[in-house]
Amino acid sequence: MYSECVSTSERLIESTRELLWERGYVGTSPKAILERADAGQGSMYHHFRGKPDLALAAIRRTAEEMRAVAEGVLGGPGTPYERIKAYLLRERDVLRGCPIGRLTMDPDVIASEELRAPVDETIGWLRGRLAGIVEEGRTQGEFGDELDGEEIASAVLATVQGGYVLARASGSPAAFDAGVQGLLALLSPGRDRSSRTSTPPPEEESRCTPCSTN
Amino acid sequence: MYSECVSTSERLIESTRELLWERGYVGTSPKAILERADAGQGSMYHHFRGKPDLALAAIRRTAEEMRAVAEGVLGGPGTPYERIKAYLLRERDVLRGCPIGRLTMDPDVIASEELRAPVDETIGWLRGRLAGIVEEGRTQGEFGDELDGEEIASAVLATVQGGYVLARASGSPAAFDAGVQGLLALLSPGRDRSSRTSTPPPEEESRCTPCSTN
DNA sequence: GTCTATAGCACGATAGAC
DNA sequence: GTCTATCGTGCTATAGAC
Repeated sequence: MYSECVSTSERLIESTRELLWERGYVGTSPKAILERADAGQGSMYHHFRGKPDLALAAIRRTAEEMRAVAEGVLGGPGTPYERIKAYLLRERDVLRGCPIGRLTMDPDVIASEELRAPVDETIGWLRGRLAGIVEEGRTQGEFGDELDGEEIASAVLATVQGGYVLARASGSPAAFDAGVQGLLALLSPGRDRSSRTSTPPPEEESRCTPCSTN
Repeated sequence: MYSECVSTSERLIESTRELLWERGYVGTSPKAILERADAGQGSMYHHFRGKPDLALAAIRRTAEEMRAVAEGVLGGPGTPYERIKAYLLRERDVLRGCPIGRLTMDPDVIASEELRAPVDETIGWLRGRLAGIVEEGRTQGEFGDELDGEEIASAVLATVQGGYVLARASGSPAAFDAGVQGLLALLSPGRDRSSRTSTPPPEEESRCTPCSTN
């Protein structure tokens, strides 16, 4: 309940963000938003044109935030493999799923060009960012030359997005962690034959446990 | 519209299956089901206790069907790697997503033990089936000994489930295909150093294009 | 076994007072 | 800028005729 010292439109956006994450677009009603924001009908229709308009504002903010968080990890220190590993192992509320990715399963979001756009842009940006890092690793010899940046990037992102599905199906984040570990094992520089020409595999990769235990 | 020569309860279940796939549980109303099945309110409440009961019947049938289709590919001929590859490349209506996986994003499905159960069982079965195949490949030396069956299985399943997310976000199945190709490249027996002790890498892996072009 | 009628409530939006 | 009142529609479910 964002009934504190922030503006009403701010409370409306934040409440919508929460509900879109928890229940998706079709599962979120204006009434529920208003209750959570502790506001009346009039406030919502004063600040926004309706449910789609408010949802758009909420999705845009979530997208921006997610991009910033991802960049914080992907733009951090370390070799390409280490940065991808850091992205995969970053702390996550696994059972809540991805606030952006989940919207792709929402029929009304997919049906609307406007609502889908920020989702598409965010995921597209992430794919490109990861692809660049993979290419970087390839030039440096950390990844094999037979690997394609866009393809590996897609596999990495898909493992995360699909990991949420496995976790939510079983009601436990363990399946998410397993998938991430599997992908990391496959990506591990020490495993790749063709990269050995340029860089010898580092000392035996210490097995890392994911942070998501919630 | 299942208004042909099948029974009313059959039409109700089939209509519900379609709508759950297209719009999810919260996005599907009894009214929409009845219209598609060309049936009246009374028929539905005669054959089923209500929306959750009808949805359960629909989900169970979809789960059964999906298991059969998967087993058809995973239980087919070929080495473990080839069977996993066949599973990943099997024809899919990518933009429609997974009729079982999508339900994990539905708040009312996750909130209900009954509705989540068939989803959990199906995904759990697939994970186990894939894990067994990976272990098989490990014993045969097709996969490296450092790989874990459960982990690779989870990564494979997650890539598929997450691939749907990427595809639907961009409105094109290309991202799904890219992720699958990336994972196949990583899994490729020819790439694994540690497996070379037992089996030499086969002749250069012919690059395969996915069947999903819809 | 299927139909229509009706219930009570929530949906998304508008109007107009304050 | 926020409120309450009201709209017309659709939701999930029940009742009872045929």
